[in-house]
Amino acid sequence: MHSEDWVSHFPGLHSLPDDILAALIASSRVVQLPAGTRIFGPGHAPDAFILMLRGTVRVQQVSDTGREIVLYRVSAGDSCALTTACLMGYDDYQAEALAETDVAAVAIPRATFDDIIARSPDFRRFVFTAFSRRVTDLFRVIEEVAFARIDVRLAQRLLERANTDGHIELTHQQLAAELGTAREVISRQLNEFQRRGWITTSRGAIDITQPEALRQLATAP
Amino acid sequence: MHSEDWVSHFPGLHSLPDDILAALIASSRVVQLPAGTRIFGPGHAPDAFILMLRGTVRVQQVSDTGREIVLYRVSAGDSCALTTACLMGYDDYQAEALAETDVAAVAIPRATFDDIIARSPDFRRFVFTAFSRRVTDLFRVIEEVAFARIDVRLAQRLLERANTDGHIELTHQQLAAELGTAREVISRQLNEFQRRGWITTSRGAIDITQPEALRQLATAP
DNA sequence: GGCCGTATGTGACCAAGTCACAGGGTTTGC
DNA sequence: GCAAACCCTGTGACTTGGTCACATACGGCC
Repeated sequence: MHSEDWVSHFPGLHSLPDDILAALIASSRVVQLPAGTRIFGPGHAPDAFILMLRGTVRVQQVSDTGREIVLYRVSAGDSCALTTACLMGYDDYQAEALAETDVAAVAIPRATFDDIIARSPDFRRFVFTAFSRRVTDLFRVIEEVAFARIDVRLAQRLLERANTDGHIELTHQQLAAELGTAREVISRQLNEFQRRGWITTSRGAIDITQPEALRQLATAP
Repeated sequence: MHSEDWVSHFPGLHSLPDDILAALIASSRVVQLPAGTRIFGPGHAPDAFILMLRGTVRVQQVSDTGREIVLYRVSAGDSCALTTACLMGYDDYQAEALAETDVAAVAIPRATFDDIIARSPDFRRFVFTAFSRRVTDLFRVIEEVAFARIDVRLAQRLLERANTDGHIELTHQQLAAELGTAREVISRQLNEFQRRGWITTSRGAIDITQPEALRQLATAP
């Protein structure tokens, strides 16, 4: 891929004037990271604005008791809005980001980012729209953790993370970390789903056999 | 108060060049709102960037079952960062904001805001720092809701919302809405605190008699 | 005083998280 | 090929937190 090709991944950037686009391309670079890389964490503020080209990054929080919860995912075409916040606010993260797959991303240095924010209304809109989406995500997480039943949340998550065949390669522990709960809770819920014939389970994987039943639970009042 | 006096409330704005300050002051206006005003809510995106001069605004989320949780408060000297996000991202809020007291605030129209963001690095820094703080707050809320015990959270909140005499004028229902839990849970915890001699309760109010004990619980591992 | 709306108390029950531990697969190293 | 180590899953007993259904109790206000 030529270095300037990545712009085509971000519709929000097409309308930028040529000179700004040129500045963006000239000073940014494409980085490749292997799956499992810790991209940032508490005390490790990033120094660049990130645009994802390929792969997914998981942003999660870890409690002192070792329990985890996934806050959101950043995938191709997204920017990491929290990076943006902390980049600009010069604040440290409370969360950590991990590459779930091999990742390719554009890194725009802080100075360039600030410069382009100043020069382009469209770039501002692009950044703040992404930001706004993330904040909405965080609100949804709070609402679900505070108010939603665990069976409903698990059903949602299973549907979300299944491939088109209804296959999910996650352990109970990993699902617990998605939802911020304990492994035993997931095991019991999955047993219940299986007892009802909605899924089948095997070591490290789950297959959805009745997606409709799960969907109905997931959208229950 | 003269219209330009409010700038002194925001140290982050002092360093702005005179022409930018003048633009800010010229196009913004000071608004007064009585306690109880609903400032924004789902479907009611605000149309201005808000700087708080006096009073407090509570930003909360309401579940469909009627339970509530406080996300954060905006008080004098703060900006409403979420307003900022949604203002710039042109997105709707999922939460609502209520004036807890009589409120005075500066409203900066969207166009002016965008203009000044473009012109002033210091203003950008001011806005994004505020934003960053809010995001950190949201992370803390998620962590607490997902992982912290309710007695610890209640102790924290009691200390937070007590005046210097250790007096708190909140009903059990209101405390439940602060923490996103049920009224009965708060009642039982308060009874337990009272049984231990840490607080005394009366209708609609609580007095802390042993702040140290509460503090110890609030900072427990 | 009697009424009414709101605040609080309580017991029974259900949902979810914790703890301790038991097996069963898989992988690793020999 | 085998054993040890590790990870994944199952399970029972228990604690904590949330729900439901009421019962009181308090504070204004006629």
